[in-house]
Amino acid sequence: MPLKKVPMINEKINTNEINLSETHSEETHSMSLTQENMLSLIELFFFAYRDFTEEGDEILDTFGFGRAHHRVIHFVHHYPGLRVADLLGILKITKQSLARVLKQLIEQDFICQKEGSKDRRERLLYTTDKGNKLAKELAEPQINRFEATMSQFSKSEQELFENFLFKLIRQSNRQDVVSLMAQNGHFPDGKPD
Amino acid sequence: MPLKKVPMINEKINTNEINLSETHSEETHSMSLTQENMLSLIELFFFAYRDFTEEGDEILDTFGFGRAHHRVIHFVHHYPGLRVADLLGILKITKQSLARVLKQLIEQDFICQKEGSKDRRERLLYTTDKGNKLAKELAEPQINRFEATMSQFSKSEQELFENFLFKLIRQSNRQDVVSLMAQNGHFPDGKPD
DNA sequence: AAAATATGTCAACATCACTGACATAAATTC
DNA sequence: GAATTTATGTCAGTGATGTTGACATATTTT
Repeated sequence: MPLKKVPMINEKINTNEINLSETHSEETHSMSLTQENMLSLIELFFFAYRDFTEEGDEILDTFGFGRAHHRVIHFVHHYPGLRVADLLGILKITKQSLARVLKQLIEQDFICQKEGSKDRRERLLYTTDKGNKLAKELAEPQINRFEATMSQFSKSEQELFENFLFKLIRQSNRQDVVSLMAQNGHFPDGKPD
Repeated sequence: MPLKKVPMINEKINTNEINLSETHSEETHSMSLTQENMLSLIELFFFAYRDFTEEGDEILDTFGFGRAHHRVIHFVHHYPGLRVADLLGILKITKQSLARVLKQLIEQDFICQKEGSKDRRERLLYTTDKGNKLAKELAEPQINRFEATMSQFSKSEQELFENFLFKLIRQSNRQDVVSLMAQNGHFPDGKPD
């Protein structure tokens, strides 16, 4: 995804007097301070995610891939042997959406499939050497961003952030995330509650 | 975005023996523990954002709108008088991408434009009553999710989270975010560094 | 033998991004 | 006052990623 053409917000915002007319709402913005704070948090979350995805998209462009390919290759690389159904549950997209990108990644030898040994209907997914290389290249800027941020905080604060992100996940989805991440010896420090 | 068709990750992942063949990479996953931790954080961030957008998408469906409409209506509602150029800088999308959704929102009377008083080229954007209503409806689930999470932590921890998200934003973009949010009397507690 | 499961596939469609070019009006600069 | 820049809107065309619903196959489970 090639972005970054547009000049950023300039400081001029709202330095114009706002003389409200009858054309638009005169609603008093009198929500509780808490709600106002939450709106700011929501925006910070949006901005953080916006920038989080930005750098990887540039790399993907050079392969003719998009963000969907990134997500697939990330999870297959980090959880080798993932099944198609697992990926669908992780990404929460439809089979058809996944099939398209997965097909490309397999055809171009970034990912390979292996028949399940217990259940031969399953197609276990692995990254190839080529796929590993791309996965690492894509992960790098994101790792750097998180490392740069985390290094500014103490170990206990870092654990707090992990817990914070974990608790932002829908309660009904948390157990699945724990089960997944446990495969790499991980679980949010707070564990599910 | 109407999702939720697909069964979630089941616990079965990797309970199959993984007998690697020569078809896929035998790479040793021997990255530093730190990098491993970062990968988990990256995933938690993905899952949190995935769930963060989920509920709003359902509401938008009933209007025939998508996530882009949500973002536009959110920012116009929270920062009345925003200019088109400001929105472009916030969303980091192209003029054409924004034009399409903005046109729909204006035609359907969710957003109205007002000529700038100082600079008459500017089109200042405001939500209408109808737009305010939708903005609030869309914000509700996100506010609830953040409130539910934040309420589990102390005030100082909450401020830490705000700071954490702020520092995840690209350094070069932070000042713009501060300038924007200052309009509502906000700024990340740590302020820019 | 019948039912459920895992995967893959088809056709058709909607949303939201992109590019590059061009038009208008207003403000700014020379 | 003329030329340039700026803010916005708009055109035509394209691509990526999501959706639905139906159906086929192989395999496992009942």
